[in-house]
Amino acid sequence: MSPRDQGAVAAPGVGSDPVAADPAVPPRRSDATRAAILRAARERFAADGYDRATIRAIATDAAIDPSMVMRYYGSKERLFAAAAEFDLRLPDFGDLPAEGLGAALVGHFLDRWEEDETMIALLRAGATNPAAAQRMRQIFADQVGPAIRALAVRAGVSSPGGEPALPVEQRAGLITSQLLGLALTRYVLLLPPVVGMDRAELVDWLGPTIQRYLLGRP
Amino acid sequence: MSPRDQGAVAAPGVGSDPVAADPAVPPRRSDATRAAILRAARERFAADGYDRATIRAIATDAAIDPSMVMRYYGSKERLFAAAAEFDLRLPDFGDLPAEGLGAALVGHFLDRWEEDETMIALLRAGATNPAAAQRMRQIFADQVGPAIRALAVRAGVSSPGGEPALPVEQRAGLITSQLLGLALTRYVLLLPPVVGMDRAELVDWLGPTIQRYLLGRP
DNA sequence: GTCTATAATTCGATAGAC
DNA sequence: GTCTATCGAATTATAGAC
Repeated sequence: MSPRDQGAVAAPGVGSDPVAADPAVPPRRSDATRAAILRAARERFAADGYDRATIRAIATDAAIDPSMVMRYYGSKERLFAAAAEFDLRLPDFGDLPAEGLGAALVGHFLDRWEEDETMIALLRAGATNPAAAQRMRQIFADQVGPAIRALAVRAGVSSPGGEPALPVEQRAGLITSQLLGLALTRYVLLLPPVVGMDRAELVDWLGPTIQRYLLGRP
Repeated sequence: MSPRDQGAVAAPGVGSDPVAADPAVPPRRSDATRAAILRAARERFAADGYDRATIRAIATDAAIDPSMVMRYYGSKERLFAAAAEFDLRLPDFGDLPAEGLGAALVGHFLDRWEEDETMIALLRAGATNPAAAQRMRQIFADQVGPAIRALAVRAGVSSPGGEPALPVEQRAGLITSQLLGLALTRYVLLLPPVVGMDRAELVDWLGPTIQRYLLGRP
């Protein structure tokens, strides 16, 4: 790795948040530029997908020169990799009754999608770009899978019935198919009846579906 | 449109073609070429999406010159419009008990997706190309909506309970969100646990979900 | 009908002045 | 650190020879 990739002298003793403004540390101009590029990149990738989101357009949005994007991120591919970092921030819903876990999951995903367009950018790009699709599979493996595994245990112990009829990985897969289908029809394809439903309606209707997949019993 | 687009006896004009005197006009060589172009276009659009599927690559697959694609279809946009014609062939499932309509719908969509890649091409392209997204909304309005409306009536009369709590258009929207989410995770993102399930498992697990959306009752 | 040649853009990426 | 200028490759689309 190049020594200037992340700045060898970056963040002496402060938190790991590179965007946080710490009055003690004199803000470097390059940090603001990096953040502006990343913000513009996320917007463009979310709106246009990987191919149509050009470095030139991203630079224009960030009010800088296109060559700066290359200087900071090396290539378009690495810029996308940096812009596609995404944390689902899945909580453990510890204060909720187990019967409401499905509805809570639907609500949480709706909130995350509307407050951070990174996931929509990944969804759009993942449809045509193999690297973006790979990133989505990685997010599934690192974040969705483990979270569903934990929630499935809680839902299972509080619900009567025999053993689950489905391995927990496949339960996570079914849940993902419904939640990503919601994101696709609501935010990408803009299917009118799905766009027209509000948060509460979607939680009410998709919640039981997710709950059933979570239990893994017919 | 151009008068020579489909003109059966196109005026030769300045053309010095002495062999054109064939009033019968039997099979024309151009028909086979048109079909080959369309077949190659569907494959490329399905595999690469709209932007990455180039006219050059489509022409190579069809074993003809790139300029022929332009000659026959005018532009890349119109080629896509021609290649994206898709008939879901939704039957009325008249010989099935109303309780099995959800499972029958899942099975039918799986069959159509696997025997005709046009729908996958539309899904990939619709993620980034606005015209392709519009085409998907049109397919929903022209084919999915009316079919669900008819099936919802059948499912409703044979099932006890009060009035549906959801307008039929929104029921069709929820069904589409689950079915397109299945196509997305299984054929585009290639999410391992979803790819690993076979047809019967998917029908068993998604069938009840579609059935509940079809009834429109919690 | 088919193909060669090329026009007209647009893109990612690089070199170098200041 | 930032910008100007430009390269080389790839694309859609067109013009015209055979």
